[in-house]
Amino acid sequence: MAALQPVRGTHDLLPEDHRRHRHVIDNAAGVSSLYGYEFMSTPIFEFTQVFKRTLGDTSDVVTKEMYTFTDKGGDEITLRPENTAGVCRAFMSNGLAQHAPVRYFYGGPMFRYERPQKGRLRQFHQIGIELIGAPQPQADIEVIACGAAILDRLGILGRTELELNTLGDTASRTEYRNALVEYFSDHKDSLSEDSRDRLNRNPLRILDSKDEGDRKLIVDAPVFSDYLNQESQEFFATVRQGLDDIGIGYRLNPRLVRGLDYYCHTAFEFTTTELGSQSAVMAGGRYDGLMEMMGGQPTPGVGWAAGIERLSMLATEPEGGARPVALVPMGEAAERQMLKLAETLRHAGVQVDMAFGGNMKKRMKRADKVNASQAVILGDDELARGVVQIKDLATGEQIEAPMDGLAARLAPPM
RNA sequence: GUGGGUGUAGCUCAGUUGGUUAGAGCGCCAGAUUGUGAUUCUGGAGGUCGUGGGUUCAAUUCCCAUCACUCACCCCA
Repeated sequence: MAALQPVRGTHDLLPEDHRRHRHVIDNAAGVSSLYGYEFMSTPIFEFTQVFKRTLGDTSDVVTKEMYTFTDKGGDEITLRPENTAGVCRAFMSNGLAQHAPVRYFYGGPMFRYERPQKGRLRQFHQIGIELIGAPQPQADIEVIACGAAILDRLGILGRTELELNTLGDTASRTEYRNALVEYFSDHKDSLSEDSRDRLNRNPLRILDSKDEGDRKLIVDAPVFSDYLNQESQEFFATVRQGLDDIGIGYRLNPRLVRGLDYYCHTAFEFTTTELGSQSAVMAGGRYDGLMEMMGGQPTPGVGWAAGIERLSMLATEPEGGARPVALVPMGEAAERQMLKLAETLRHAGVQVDMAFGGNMKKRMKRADKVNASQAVILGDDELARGVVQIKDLATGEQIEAPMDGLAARLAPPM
C-alpha cells in the first residue's frame, strides 16, 4: 500500500478538483487580461543558481525547502519553489528589455519541501502576475488593483484584508536592518531561541514574533519610518494615494515583512482568517533588485503570487460542466449507425456519451449516471424508418424525430 | 524540523471494557417477463480494522515503532 501512496504533500487532481482549479485560473487569467497581462509559462525547473541567487542564502526556502538534485549531465537543478525568479530569468534570456514594461500572468505547480498542513502542500499551484520594467509607483497600484479584481471575481475579496507595508529602497532598508541587528544584539540574551536565529537570517522577522519576551523588546526597537529616506516615503505615499483613489481599502502593517530577499518598497498581502494558520491568500511586492542579483541589468519589477489551492478553498463552487446527450443503440446495425451519428454530432458541437456495450437498460442507466440531458434511442424499427426516439431524461417525455438534421436539433444554442 | 490528535468497506462513520462469522447509511453489482434511466422492492459482492513488531492461550481492541492525514509552532501561497 505504501508504494501506492502519492508522495507526501502531493495530491491527485481528479476532474472535480481540476474544475475548481480551472475556475480559479480561468477567472484570474480573464481578469488580468483586462489589465494587459498575458499568459506565459517558464519551465518547472531551473538551474539551482536561479533561485539561490535571488531568494537569498538565508531564506527558509533556500536553506531547507528546495527540491534540488543533480541531473545526469551533472547540472544542479531545482524544482521551482516560486515563479518570480523564473519569469525574470526568462525576461533576460529572451532579451525582453526592449519591450519593457511587460505584463505576464502565469499559473502552475510549485514545489517546497515543507511539512504539509491545510492549505500547505509540497506540490502546490500558484497563479501570479509580474509587471517588469516599470519603476513607477503607479505600477504597484495597478498590480494590487488587478489582484483585488481577481479576488472579487472569485467572490472572496470581502473575506480578505489587504495588508500593506513598505520596505523602503535598498539604502533605507539596509540602514534599518543594521539598526535592528544592533538593537537586538544588545538584548540577545532576552531574545527567544527562534528570534536569535532570525537575527542572523532575517532580523526584520523578529518584529513579527509571537513570543512574549520578544514583544517586550520590540516595543522599544527602532522604527522603520525613521529610516525611510525621502524618496522611499514619497513612493509609498503615492501608492497609498492611488489605492485610496480607486477605492481599495487596506490596513497598514509595519510588521509585514517578506521572507525573500529581493523585495523592496511596496509589500502587500491579502489575508484571511478562514484557512487556519495559513493566512496569506495572495502576496507580493516590488523587487527592483532581483535582476541585478541574477547578474543582469538592473530592472524594476512588481508582482504577486496566489495559491490556487487556497483560493479554490475560499472561492464559490463553480457550476458543473455541460451535460451530454446519451446515444442508446440496440442491435449491431443500430450500433454501427450510432457510431457514425456520434461523430456527426460531436463535429457539430454536441457533447456525446455512448457506452461501449450493454443492453438497453444498462445504457439507459449509464445515460443517467453521466448526467445526460437526453437519450437518443435507435433500434431496428427506427433504423428502417430513418428516425430516432429522443427521450428527455428529466421529464421522461419521449418524441420521435428524423435522423437527418439531428445535429441541428441537439446542438446547443450559439 | 518540533509538539498534539486521528487512521475500521469506494465514501461518511458506528463498534469491540482482549474471546467464534466486524456493522449501518450512501455508493457498486444483479434481479422484479418482451425496447426505457433516475424513484420503489428484493438479493449480492466488497474489510489481512493504515503497516511492522511486542505482550497474551487469544489483539482490530493493550504497548512500541513506522507511514499517512490533520491541528499548532516555524515558514509561507
